[in-house]
Amino acid sequence: MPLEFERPQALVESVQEALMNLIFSGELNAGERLNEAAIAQSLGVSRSPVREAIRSLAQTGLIVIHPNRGAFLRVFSDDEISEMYDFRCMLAREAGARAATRIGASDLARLSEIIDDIERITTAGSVREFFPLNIEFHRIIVVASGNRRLASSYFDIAREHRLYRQYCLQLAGQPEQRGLAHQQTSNQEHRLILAALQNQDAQAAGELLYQHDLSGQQRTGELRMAAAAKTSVA
Amino acid sequence: MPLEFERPQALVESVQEALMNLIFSGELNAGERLNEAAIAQSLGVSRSPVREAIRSLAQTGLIVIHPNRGAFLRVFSDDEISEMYDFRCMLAREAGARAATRIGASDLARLSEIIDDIERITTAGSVREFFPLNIEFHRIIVVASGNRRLASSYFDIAREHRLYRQYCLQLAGQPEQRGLAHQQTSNQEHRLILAALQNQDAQAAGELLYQHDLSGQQRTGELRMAAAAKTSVA
DNA sequence: TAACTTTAAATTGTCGACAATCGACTGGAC
DNA sequence: GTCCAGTCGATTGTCGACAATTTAAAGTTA
Repeated sequence: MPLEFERPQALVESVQEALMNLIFSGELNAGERLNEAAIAQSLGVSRSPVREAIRSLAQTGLIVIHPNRGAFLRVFSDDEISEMYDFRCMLAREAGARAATRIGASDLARLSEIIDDIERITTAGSVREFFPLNIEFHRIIVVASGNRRLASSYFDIAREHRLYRQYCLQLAGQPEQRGLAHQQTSNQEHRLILAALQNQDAQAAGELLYQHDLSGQQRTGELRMAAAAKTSVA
Repeated sequence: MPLEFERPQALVESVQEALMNLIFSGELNAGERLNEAAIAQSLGVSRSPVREAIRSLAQTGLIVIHPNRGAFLRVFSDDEISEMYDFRCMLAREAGARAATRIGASDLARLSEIIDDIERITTAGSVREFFPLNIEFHRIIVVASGNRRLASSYFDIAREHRLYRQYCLQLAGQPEQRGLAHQQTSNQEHRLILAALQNQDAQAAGELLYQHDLSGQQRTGELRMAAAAKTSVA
């Protein structure tokens, strides 16, 4: 009877989620320390679940723990970023190649919808709504690869990249503008990827996704440069 | 066994290490629960650091936490194993391709040494010493890929595979006779891999490493079959 | 003023105790 | 004998308190 009914009611899970929101809401600056007591108090819990949540998040690479000093929001070196992107592109290629021969009709339809949505909001001049749609687009493909381990790794590194992008935006002073042209070209690539998937062309799908993530690296690189210029001036 | 002396590093780290030893020493059966109080007492610490260590290890995939029920040694489904090996082979190929153009002379010399060592112990009929040498061989190559993120992922999944192999050995009744013949063929593949690396042939090195890890999957698969046969009879 | 010591506050690390929950056991009822 | 409700022991989840450590500040000396 009690067939594997997991109750995700554990307090640690809630705290972990709250921490993720805190991290990605931009309330914390890059490299900033996470004060256990303050977090515990603001969430209305004791420090124990907070500590466990932090320990768990540290394993994902969003947080770095310095013994006896605290947990800090991770900062990224240029080398790390370069290697992370290399790794991410590689995962994207493999995921795309596997998805090409496995993806179902409903997923393909959903991808097409997303492309249209992005097209619509881009012509409408919106920028904020692009990211969740973009993430969903890639999520579908990576999951369709059929390899949960591969998918998990891709999500992990994408999350880290998200933190890095936020880190750059903070340095640069939150411009975030001038994105519409990039959204357009990105969506053009989406169309090519979709076509390759529809044709079950593993080689093409993999290569297109590789290049797609690679251009993401270049865009983030420009952002990083802008941030560096800003901070060196200031 | 209690922790002998206080280290400068955090207590959690020590507990984590102790747990790893406990897991890979074979003292725990597959799927067995990790009793917090018992572990804490045997290590001479309170439950807090034990809980944090468990939470951290759970993130690596060696342990699964069921809320309100405890932490259990992970058991693997056939699907998971298949996907994990697929992922591992893919990482091996990419690592090999990258290492081919970056690996240094000292690493190449060390690889050659290891191959000779394996040759020696194999002709001497030894089995136990094969694994650490084999691990070291692959570690060198993966690190030489120059991508720490890729290396980290490879080590993670190799660790999980190690746990799985132990799991199969337990089911099969600890034969561990994996055969000198396998060691020999494996080392032959090592020689081919080394040659490709020396020639800086990225394509060949990647493909050879892919096939090398793939044959590892087949060997583990046989072990799994033997274990299944044994348990169904019993 | 600058560098070094000393002191104090803030924060993390660890612990034991209590509450909440689960699994096994008991004891009927049919 | 099987099923179900209730109980009990064992284990996990959470908390507040204390110890250990680090960081910041104050104080001292040249």
